[in-house]
Amino acid sequence: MRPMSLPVGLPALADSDLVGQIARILMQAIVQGRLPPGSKVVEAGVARELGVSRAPVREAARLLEKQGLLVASPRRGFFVRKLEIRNIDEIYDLRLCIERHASVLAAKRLSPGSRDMLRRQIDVLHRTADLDDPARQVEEDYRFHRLIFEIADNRRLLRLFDDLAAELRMVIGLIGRLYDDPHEIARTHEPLLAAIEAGHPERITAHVDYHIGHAWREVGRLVRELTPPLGNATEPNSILFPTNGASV
Amino acid sequence: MRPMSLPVGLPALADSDLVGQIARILMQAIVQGRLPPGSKVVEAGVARELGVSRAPVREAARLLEKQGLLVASPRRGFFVRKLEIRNIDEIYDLRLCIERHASVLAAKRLSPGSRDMLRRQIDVLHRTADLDDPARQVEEDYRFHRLIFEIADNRRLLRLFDDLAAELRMVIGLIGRLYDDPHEIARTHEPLLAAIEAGHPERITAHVDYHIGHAWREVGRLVRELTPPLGNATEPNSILFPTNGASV
DNA sequence: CAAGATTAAAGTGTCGACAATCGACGATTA
DNA sequence: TAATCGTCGATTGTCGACACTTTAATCTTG
Repeated sequence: MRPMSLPVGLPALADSDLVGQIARILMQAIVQGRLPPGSKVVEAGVARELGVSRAPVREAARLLEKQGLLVASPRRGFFVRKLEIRNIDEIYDLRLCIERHASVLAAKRLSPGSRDMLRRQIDVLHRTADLDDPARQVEEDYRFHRLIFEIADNRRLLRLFDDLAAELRMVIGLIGRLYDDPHEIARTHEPLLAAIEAGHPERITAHVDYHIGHAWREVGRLVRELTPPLGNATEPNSILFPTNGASV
Repeated sequence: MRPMSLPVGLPALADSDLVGQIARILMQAIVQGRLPPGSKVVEAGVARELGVSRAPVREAARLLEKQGLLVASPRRGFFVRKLEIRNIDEIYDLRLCIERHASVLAAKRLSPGSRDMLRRQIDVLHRTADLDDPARQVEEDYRFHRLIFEIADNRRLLRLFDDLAAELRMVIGLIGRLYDDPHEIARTHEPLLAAIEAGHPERITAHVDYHIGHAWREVGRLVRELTPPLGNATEPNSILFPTNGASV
């Protein structure tokens, strides 16, 4: 493609895998809330903004549809998936299921190196707690749990976690801050890691149940609170690139 | 104002979902072995054969890529995923994880109606065993397990199972017949259903572990047998069948 | 005769175009 | 006034085209 219409400083779309890059850009726009749930993704608009044609945009949208971030309505287009409480419950139910499994697997395959990585990530969580940056906190929290899935060493499991996490980050991003005390996040990870180090499946699943279940209830509560105002307002202007003005 | 609802009772599903149809056709071709693992999916060839252009074919291929049936090699095209033993293990590992969960959920939500459906499906399995039709047997086996996921009532869990099942059916289809005694298949489902009816989580998971684990070991053994012993000629990854440039 | 260089064919990645369709808006009518 | 209908712009679904890359086939050349 000819990247002529792209202003400088924006993500370069030069090299191959254009579809993947567009999918990533769209995903970020959704996760960061610039494309709020229920809003329409206009193919031509995205294409124009990125300086590409509609074909790769459509393919990227198909991927995000399969991933669950978008829903396709025939002859009407793609829409950002709405966050009904039913979706939240289904996602967390599945998350809980696979995270239990991944944690037990990770315990089996835990090496000194991977153990240190988990420990260091908890330290990062503690340090991030001082920054008063909820988005960053969520990001580092995600990293810790992703590490567990990496250690579990099942690529399919990891991909599934990434898919779920994308939706969860969208939810959490919209909620704002998840916990009142950011240090609480960091602390709750420690007994989980301890259980993994100990390697007792029952203790591990119990801690995962507590840890994820807590987040589940918290997110569910907050989503229920936010449900009425979460309307269907579509913003026409500049949605793909961060401009400070986050809608909703 | 409330938008007028579409006429009810009529076939609500749009029949003009070209991408979905192509995806289904491709999936069947893969699952039925007409597109063996490793073979190339030529966009223009598929498009010509179906009388459409390449655009919807590409979108369908993207979906199947995300699903795991195809892998995309940049500038080289889409290929049917090769069935390395590692993939088999990962798929069955995940399958085991979610089927345990789904079975426990199904037990919680079991109604007399759904219980009867499971019972009837076991009857179907027994009757199918007399037909000496391995493909049909696999199909009805799939139906039973899918019922469990339907009863579990988590749409995301069900979609995930369908995705995994597509790949598993490809594997099993290539192997030919899975068990020596088809009636064995039907019989092994009965204690599983009994455990679900009893509703004891531990018994359920134990039976699922046995049931799925058995299939896992069996498929693993057969795939290992079918894997060419001299696999170092082409790729570091072993494939189930030598590449066979087929165009649907 | 084998190995490398050269050329031709096939196929992908992307684009712009066009008809079909949807949704909003205003005109028409009861 | 409120509901219905028709028109029109906006958007989707699909197509054919073209440049570039990969693959194969053919031709040297030691």
